[in-house]
Amino acid sequence: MAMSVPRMDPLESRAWLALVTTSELLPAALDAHLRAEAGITHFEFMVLSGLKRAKANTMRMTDIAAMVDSTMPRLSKVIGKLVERGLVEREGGASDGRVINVRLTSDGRKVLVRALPGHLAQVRDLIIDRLDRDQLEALADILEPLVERLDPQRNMGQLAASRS
Amino acid sequence: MAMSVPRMDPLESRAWLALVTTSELLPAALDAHLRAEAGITHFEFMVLSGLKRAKANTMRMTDIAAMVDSTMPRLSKVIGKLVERGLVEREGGASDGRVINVRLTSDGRKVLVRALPGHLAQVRDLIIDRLDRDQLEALADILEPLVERLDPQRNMGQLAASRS
DNA sequence: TTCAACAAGTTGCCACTACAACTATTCCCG
DNA sequence: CGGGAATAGTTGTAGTGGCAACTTGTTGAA
Repeated sequence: MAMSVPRMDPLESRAWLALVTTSELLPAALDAHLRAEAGITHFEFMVLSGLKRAKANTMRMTDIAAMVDSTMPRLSKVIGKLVERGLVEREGGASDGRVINVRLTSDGRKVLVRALPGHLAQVRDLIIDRLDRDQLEALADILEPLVERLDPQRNMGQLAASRS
Repeated sequence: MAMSVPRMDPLESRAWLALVTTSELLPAALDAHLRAEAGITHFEFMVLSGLKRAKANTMRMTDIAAMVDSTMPRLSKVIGKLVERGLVEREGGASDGRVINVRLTSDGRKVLVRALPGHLAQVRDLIIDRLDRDQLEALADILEPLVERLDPQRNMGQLAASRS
């Protein structure tokens, strides 16, 4: 069955190699930078950013997980640590007794605000400022359908609700 | 000093979001697929592929690490497990007594050959076949300079010695 | 020749993620 | 309105990566 899949030609190889390599290096670079500058991971940064944008700085676990494209167990543990550090709070008061609301604390906001300029600068330095407008558009046009295909179930695009 | 870095405009946001998301989802997808089909991670797959291409199916640790863009500790542990599973062998016989040569075994080759068609098919399905020639070229042209920037020290591009 | 600096790999320890099992709550259907 | 199915979230365990410390072997300069 696993019949012969055509080998990659040079152009295909180039594109594929570049994409895989980027996918391995970029997350590591973001983590290292944010960790050094603000003591948080990129994942935590995205969580805190999402909370900051949210109404009342509050979201339920499930929605956060969808936004950052995470599994529940992973998110649960990360939130646990953020609570320990006082960057977010858990609030049980909801009509549905199962849901837990998570709110950004003022300390959390401080950490986020402190992390933001450096992070933005890194993103510009690594990516954005190295591409012209046409390239930015091409990149978005190319990757967006791929993301849709890659995303297990829900397309996390919702977080495109980012005007921040 | 951490002066105001200009916020991202919509186009910049789109491109950035698509790139980060891809970078998070793609490695997970590759790992899941390879693990299910051949019992190896994408990282192990790349190591085995590299060895298969290498002269005498042998490489030294440092060169492997450079090829797959890994730290030595990480590679050392992974090779340890591959040795346990009989997919590679360590050979100490070198002029420089410090270097360890790693060779692909026939079992390792078998696993690799078994994994390859499915992996190729996934790569085509997820990425390559979803892009036309112009897009492939644009993607490569855009990402290659970014990789160069992202890569800590040595540009792993050497593994572009892939004709295989 | 000898000893300090350096290079190649490995190991230990800690943090993080995945997957599965579990608890608690709500829903829904007879 | 009673109870199984489904949903929200947490916990336990094992596997994986990072960083620093360590071991072994090489180099080079006095």
